[in-house]
Amino acid sequence: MPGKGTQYWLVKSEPDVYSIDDLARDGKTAWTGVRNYQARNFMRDAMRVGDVVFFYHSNATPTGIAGLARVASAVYPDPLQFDKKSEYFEPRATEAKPVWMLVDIAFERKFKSFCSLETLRTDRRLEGMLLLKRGQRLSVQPVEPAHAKHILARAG
DNA sequence: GCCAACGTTGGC
DNA sequence: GCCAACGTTGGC
Repeated sequence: MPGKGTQYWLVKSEPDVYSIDDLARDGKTAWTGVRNYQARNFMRDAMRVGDVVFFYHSNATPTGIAGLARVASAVYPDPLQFDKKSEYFEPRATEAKPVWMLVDIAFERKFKSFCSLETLRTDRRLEGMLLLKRGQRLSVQPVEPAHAKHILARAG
C-alpha cells in the first residue's frame, strides 16, 4: 500500500518501443527521452522516491493503463542528451548545465485487468482526470489521489 | 513579444 | 494513414 504523502503519476509509453513487459523484464529503467518541459518539471520538481506510477500504453491496441511502477531514484540528468548519436541529443546541454532530467522507475505489477482508455472514459468517477482531457498529450502527468485510488481498486 | 510555420503526439 | 491539438522555432 502507498504510504502517507505518496503522490500518483502516469507515464505514457508506446508498447512497441517499451512496454510494461519490458519493464517487468528489466525490473527498473531510466525514463529517458522525455523532451517536454512540463513533463520534465514534474520529474525534476515533484516526484519522490516511492511515488506510484501508472504505466500507460499509448499508440497501441488497446490503449490504456497496463500496470504499476514506482519512482525508484532521485532526479538526475538524462544521459541521452549528451550522446551525439542519440535522437535525444541536446546540443544546448552541458554536464554542468543539463537541460533534460529524469528519474528511474521500477516495475511493481501488471494489472489483473487492463484499464483500457475506453473503460476509463466511461467511468464517471474518473471525470476530470487529466489523461481524459481533450487534446491532452503530456507524457508524464500527475494523477489525483481520488482518481488513482479508484483505478487501483478496480484494476487489482 | 507576436505569430505563422512546422513538427509531434496520439486517438481513431 | 488521417488529422486535431498543441508545443516549439525563428523571423520580424
